[in-house]
Amino acid sequence: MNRISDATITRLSRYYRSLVHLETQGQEMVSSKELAKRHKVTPAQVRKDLSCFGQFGTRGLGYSVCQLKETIAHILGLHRIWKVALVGAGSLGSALISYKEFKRQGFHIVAVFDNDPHKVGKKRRGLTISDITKLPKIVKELDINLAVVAVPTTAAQSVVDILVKAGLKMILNFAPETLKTPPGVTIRNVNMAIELEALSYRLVASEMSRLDGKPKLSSI
Amino acid sequence: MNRISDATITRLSRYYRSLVHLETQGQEMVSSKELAKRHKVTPAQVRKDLSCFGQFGTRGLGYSVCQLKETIAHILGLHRIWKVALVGAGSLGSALISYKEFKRQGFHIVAVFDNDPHKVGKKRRGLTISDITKLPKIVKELDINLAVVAVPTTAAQSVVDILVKAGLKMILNFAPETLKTPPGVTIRNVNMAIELEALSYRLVASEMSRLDGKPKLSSI
DNA sequence: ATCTGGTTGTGAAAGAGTTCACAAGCCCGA
DNA sequence: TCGGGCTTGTGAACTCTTTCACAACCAGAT
Repeated sequence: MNRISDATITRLSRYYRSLVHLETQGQEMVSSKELAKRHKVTPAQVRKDLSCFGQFGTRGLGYSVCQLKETIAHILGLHRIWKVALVGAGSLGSALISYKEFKRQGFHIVAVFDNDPHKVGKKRRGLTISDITKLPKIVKELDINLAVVAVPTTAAQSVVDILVKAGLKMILNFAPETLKTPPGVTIRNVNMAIELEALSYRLVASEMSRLDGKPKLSSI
Repeated sequence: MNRISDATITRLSRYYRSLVHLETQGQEMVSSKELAKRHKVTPAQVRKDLSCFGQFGTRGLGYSVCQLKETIAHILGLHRIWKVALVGAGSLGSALISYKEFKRQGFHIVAVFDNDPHKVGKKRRGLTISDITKLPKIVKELDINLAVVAVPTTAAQSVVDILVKAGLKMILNFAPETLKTPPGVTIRNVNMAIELEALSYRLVASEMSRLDGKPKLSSI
């Protein structure tokens, strides 16, 4: 139980959303069975995930929806506001600024950066785009906790270097490349193209197996 | 070796990007060691991943950059054009339309759908937004293979139902909710908020352990 | 008080995924 | 032709994650 896996944390996030939903429905208790069904996992998985952090249920009854929701919010740090710096004011960056789910969960984008002189000074939904060189100063001033990188692949590594130098420890990266970070800095990657490629692989594989009954191709 | 794991496929996608890069640099051979270093995995991992599909290397020398690149492209289905339907013409959807990486890897968004009468008929980068009710017909006509769902959470499930009914088997979902699909339909989720929550959890956990030396919180 | 049906929490078993370790193989120079 | 240096491919060991299985427990009916 030493280190909790990313998989567990991700599932907690999902459970949390179900709990919010169930609460609005007025449901008071929920069992691991019900929660499991909503998320395509086993009830044991749900219980194990929760047991990493303590005992929150009542045998015979299940979990209190409201209480479990609050507990998970605390675990995930959703009860507080996180200040987020966004780097990259292209179309993806702009979409992230107006992405409601971020704000709903307490992630407030409070600064936007770009290196394009045409964009610097312009506004995006009320936020003025700053030059990337101002980042260290602004991160300090606003006490920013997290960074989101939405720049082209070629620029991603140098942006991350800047973020690390500015003292940021948590980075969400949208560029489809593995980036170098010193120990102590956590980077998570969101890879939209790579996700599509995983689907495309399955599509190819299923066509293969449909054609010749063999799910595996050894030589191409 | 029966079923290849998602993790392996995802790594192949990453290796592929390195290979493309190395090829432009004029490098002819690459070892599992070098590839591993670029992706923060072990050399054994790289070799195992590749060995799922055959033997592509030369002992003592490594892998031919160009040949391995082509091989992975075939495995992932990147040597062909996939037609993609995008549902949701909000800011995220619009960003996806202009996301270069999709087109670069052979994923062409050929149709855009929305249910908002104000948007239907309008254009996004040359693509006319169609009403969601036209989806089944257009999917057939254009022979679309994949769907990307970029609609608000509340609409996601009904959109997926429509996609499934239209015969699509592969769906990439951006809504932060676990969606129901019948067997035979594969859905992959990209969860930007959930990724941030994982970072936020680590931030909370690291603060905890810094304060009292205990990485675990049992009661809140 | 006792029984019944239902649910949690958790050690143990099973299953996946990763790393190790080494034989087998290639290239090059002597 | 042989030896040294290097790298692949892969069974076996290991580690991490998930599932199983069951004691412990709760509520409400009898």
